[in-house]
Amino acid sequence: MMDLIVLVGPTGVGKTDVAITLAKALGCEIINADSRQIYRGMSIGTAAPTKEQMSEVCHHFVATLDINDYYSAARFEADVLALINKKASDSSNACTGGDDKNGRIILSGGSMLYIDAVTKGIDDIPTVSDEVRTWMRQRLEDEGLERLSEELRLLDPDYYATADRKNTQRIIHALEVCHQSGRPYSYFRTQATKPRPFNIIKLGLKRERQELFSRINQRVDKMIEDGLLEEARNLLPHRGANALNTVGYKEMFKVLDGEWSLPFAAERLKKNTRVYAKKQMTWWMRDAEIHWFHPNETAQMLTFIGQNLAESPH
RNA sequence: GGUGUCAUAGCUCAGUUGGUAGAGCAAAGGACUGAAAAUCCUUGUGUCCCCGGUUCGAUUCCUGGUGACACCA
Repeated sequence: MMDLIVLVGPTGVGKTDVAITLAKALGCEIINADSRQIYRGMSIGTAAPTKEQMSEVCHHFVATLDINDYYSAARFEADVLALINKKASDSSNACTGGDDKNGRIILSGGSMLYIDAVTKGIDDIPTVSDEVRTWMRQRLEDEGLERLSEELRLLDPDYYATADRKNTQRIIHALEVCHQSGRPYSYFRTQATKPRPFNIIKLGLKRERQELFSRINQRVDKMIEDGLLEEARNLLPHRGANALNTVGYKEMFKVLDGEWSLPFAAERLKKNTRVYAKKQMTWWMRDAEIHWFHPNETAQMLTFIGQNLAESPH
């Protein structure tokens, strides 16, 4: 059985470096679980692995999508499962062509839902067509959230009862699924954990908050030195893309619009990144399967991994 | 040295005609299933500079300190 070593942690904690260290020690590849690093042209603002880092260890799902490509957690689940399945039957290394004899692979990233989609599964919900999507967006504009929310109450009282009615995204999506499928949204929401044909070992990286925040602040300054504003300028024609509704780019667009000064935008970017890191920790702290380490403790991580492999020698 | 202004949350400041206080920023907590670095919800942070006085009651008024700033010497 394959082993999937999952590495999570808040933005800026040092996942990329640790993942590479572990991958080298274990002789395996890395699957990137970051919903923004997967797009091309966003490497500075998302702190994506560099060319040098990618040449050290083979990375999957980094800069593989065009900025306007549609993507989702469910697609990520399918893509990763397909990749793992292929690795299980064919052990050749996708980058070097060499042999990954040990059947292990690292999944490393900060996108909480993407990680959960791979490790726990995500419900099979019908894909909403472009027609329904644009129709609903138009209705939101014309009728307002309250009336659509009222419609959801009729079409899916169960979901309505527990739904966050101020969260436009949730309400709209539930309604879209109702109209798309002709069934209530809650019909598809089993929220059950799917069994996986591989062994999952979850590691979390953690730092003292002050330490993490000062790393984030420094990283933002570095991004700006490295040309984040230029990167954003190149992406400006695509600013409506969902991929660019992202911390780092939103702030730079304000600068390019002449609304914010660069130093002010840098402060906002730091703040928003800190908030994001907090949100990530909130999500993972309730996952009892994660074993936490300081990023310096790679030796302890390797010991822990060794003890939990599917075919561990004990 | 003299005169004046100021001293309130981590920061910038508002305010209390005397009944122990509130904005912004910063911060903290939470939710989360096809947009997830998204989206949404909740919450305060206090010797009101110090010692006295007046008062039923002082952060508020008064005396005196201390500190900062400005102006005059």
